[in-house]
Amino acid sequence: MTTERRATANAARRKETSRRAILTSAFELVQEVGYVKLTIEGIAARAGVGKQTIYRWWPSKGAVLFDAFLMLSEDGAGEPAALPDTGDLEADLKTVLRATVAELTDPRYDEPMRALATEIAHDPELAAAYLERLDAPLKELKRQRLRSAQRAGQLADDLDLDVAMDLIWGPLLNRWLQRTGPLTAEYADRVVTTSLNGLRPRSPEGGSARAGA
Amino acid sequence: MTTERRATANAARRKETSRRAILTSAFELVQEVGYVKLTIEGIAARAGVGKQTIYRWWPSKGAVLFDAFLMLSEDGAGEPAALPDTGDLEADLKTVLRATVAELTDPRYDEPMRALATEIAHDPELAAAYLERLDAPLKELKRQRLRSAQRAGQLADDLDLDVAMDLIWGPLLNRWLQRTGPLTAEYADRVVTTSLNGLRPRSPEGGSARAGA
Amino acid sequence: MTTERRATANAARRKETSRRAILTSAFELVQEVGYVKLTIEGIAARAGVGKQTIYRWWPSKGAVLFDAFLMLSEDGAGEPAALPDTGDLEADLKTVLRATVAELTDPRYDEPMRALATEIAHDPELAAAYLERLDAPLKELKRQRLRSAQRAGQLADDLDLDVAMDLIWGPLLNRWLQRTGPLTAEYADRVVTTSLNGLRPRSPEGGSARAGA
Amino acid sequence: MTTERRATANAARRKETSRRAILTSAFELVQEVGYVKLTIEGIAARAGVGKQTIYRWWPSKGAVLFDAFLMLSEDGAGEPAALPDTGDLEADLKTVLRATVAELTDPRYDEPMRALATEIAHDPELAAAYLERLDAPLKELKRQRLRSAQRAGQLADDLDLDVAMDLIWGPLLNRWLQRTGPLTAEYADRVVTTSLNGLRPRSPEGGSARAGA
DNA sequence: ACTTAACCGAGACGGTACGTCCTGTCTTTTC
DNA sequence: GAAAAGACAGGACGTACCGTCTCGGTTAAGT
Repeated sequence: MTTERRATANAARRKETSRRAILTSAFELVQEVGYVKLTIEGIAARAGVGKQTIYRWWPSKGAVLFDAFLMLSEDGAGEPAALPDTGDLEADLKTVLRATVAELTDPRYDEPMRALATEIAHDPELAAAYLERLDAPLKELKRQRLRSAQRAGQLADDLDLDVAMDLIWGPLLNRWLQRTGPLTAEYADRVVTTSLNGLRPRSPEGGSARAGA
Repeated sequence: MTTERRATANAARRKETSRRAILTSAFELVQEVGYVKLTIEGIAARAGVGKQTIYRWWPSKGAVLFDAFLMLSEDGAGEPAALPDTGDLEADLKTVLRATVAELTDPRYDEPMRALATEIAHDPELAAAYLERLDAPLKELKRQRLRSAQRAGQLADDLDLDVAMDLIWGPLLNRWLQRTGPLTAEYADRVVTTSLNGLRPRSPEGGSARAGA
Repeated sequence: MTTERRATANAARRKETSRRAILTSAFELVQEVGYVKLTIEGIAARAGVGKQTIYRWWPSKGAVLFDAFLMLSEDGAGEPAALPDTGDLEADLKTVLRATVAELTDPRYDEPMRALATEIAHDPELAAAYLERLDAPLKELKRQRLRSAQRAGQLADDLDLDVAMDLIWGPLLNRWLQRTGPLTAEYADRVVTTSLNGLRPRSPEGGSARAGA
Repeated sequence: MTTERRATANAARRKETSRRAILTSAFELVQEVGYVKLTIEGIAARAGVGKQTIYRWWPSKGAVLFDAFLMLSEDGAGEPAALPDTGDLEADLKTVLRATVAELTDPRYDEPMRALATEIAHDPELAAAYLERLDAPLKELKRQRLRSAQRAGQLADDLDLDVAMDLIWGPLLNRWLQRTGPLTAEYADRVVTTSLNGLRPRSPEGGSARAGA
């Protein structure tokens, strides 16, 4: 896996059971004690593993945690192949964003995700790995849904889809991470509506006239 | 100051020189060594202060850092009383966001701000202090500018200004913190335009006519 | 104390209870687990002390052990002010050497003393401290007894007392440390007699004629 | 070889080149880094050998070192078949002891021999092996020389030769190991003279008349 | 002016975790 | 089937900081 290859280590001889025990322990521990109090020693102890086995394969606790997420996302196999596409973009986006809110709010994932997010904020290398291995696939799904909407005339033809995604998901993530306000389904809905319509007034006959086509 | 009042401490007898030395040292050190390697001992040593003097007045290194920002924002006196208001909302927002991009990109502030942001992400109490003391005043300025635009008919009448602010600034902060892409003036411009116009197509004769720019 | 002064440490603030707990624990542990398995961590744990408190004041576990002996020899206060002097040198030496044999054989002291002896063998600095603080006082007592005998005409006038002491105690220590043979009271007696008379034949009328004078 | 036989190992298939490489590396390393920092891993690495090959054949690093000495003493072939015997015991002993002093003082052998000596002090099993395989042959040579002197009337008839040997060599070894004083040829001479004549005064006409030299 | 109480610098202390090194065992692959 | 290679669980190393705790020495109040 991307982040774990170290110079001297011979991956062929690697013990898979230890690897999984480490990642599982790391994920559980970060839930229980928080990221700051997550220690390599603690992970090793819970995993029944020598510390060296962790240091041999990962450069930092952030990297361990990242791989823990990676394992989860691979094990939680299947991964929805696509975002819902009922033809009603606004409704679909609301569905997806409400799900995101639910996940970010879930106490099982809140701490671990904050941990990953803040670690990424401080470690550009980890950030790159995150973008490539975890974020890119998700972004691709989102892009597909937006492209579909664009073809259906529900989005502006000249719209930059990357900016569009930032506009839709950025406010959510920001509010979650910085706690700048309550993170609710209602907020998600509002972000969807507002970003779709824009901040400016729309002409009376309404820009969303075509919605639901 | 909000975060520093402790039960037993008598603020009247407090030594102002030590206070400033601590905050300055903290801010400098976080630039030099990063937040993770920022230590109370290091701050105390550089400030020429006993550790106890720090522990007496602040509950955590995050709180010290927060006060360091507070001091900076108070010393960087004046604080623009308002955001620019030329009557052209789009241009004004671009100006402001470009400035934000410049600040976030400035190597002197990048690390310290990341430190503060991630500390906030893990410490709700600190987050509350941040919202009240640093974020709220800024938000008020933004709200005023938007309200002015709203009155001028440049923003939808029923627009929720808080959501609007999230829509404008969220993508920027998110991209900065998560490094999901390059943070440039051009990006700032695009975010402004897109959020104002919304993602949907605008009817040709529609609204403020500039759509598609 | 000679060995414990470190560059940065401020001895005035030193905690005496911790110091004694460390030395006591070290001495007990070396009896129980042997010198090789004696660890700084173990000493710290048993003494209820942080490891740093040991590293702050002693450069090595050998130095700790040395101070443990020093403490013992100072606490076991009084220290015989002189070796027995009945006028009969041979008898007195036998008494003393038998006592030495008993001490070296005592399971409470055997391991700790071996530990000290072998540590001295590898650490010239510690050896110097040993010579000055533990060995010298003992040697002075021995020298006094021998000088008394010399004045009484029981020892050769031109005898080098240092060599004499080596001749008497060297074989004993060597046999103990190297286990080159059983270490018994009988052996002690033989060493005394033989060293006093020398290896060569004595003239028939016997050199020990004057003994008991 | 005595110490290396293990239960499961089949000595017949053993690779002689590895064995010699291990012993040579061990001897060299102990010179370079000292006994305390001598490690099995280090020996294996320098010998270009797997750790298991060492663990298969030796029970401890002390045993390896012991065999290294054994190899040396066998390779340093020939082994003087006897100690010098010019008829003048005193002169011969001085010759031998001066040689011993030179060897113990030789920086190439000092550390390794200290290592062996101190290891023996802590490991009775190793001590036994040492006595049988390295010490006994040497002692036999010494005994022969002394017996010859005894027959010539230069030593007391009733002298216990083992005690005699302890008396002659003990002081030397002790001074070397414990660094209780400078180890010189002059000291060796003095030990010989004093032990031969004994500590007591000799009657003027007495014995071999040389007393007082 | 004289206590007196808190602040302050300094830094020792009991702890925890770090990241490294080595132990002795095990497994895989090569000869 | 011994040997080179090296991963592994375990544990000690010596260091860095944590947060608490004295210890003098200022430094302002309150008498």
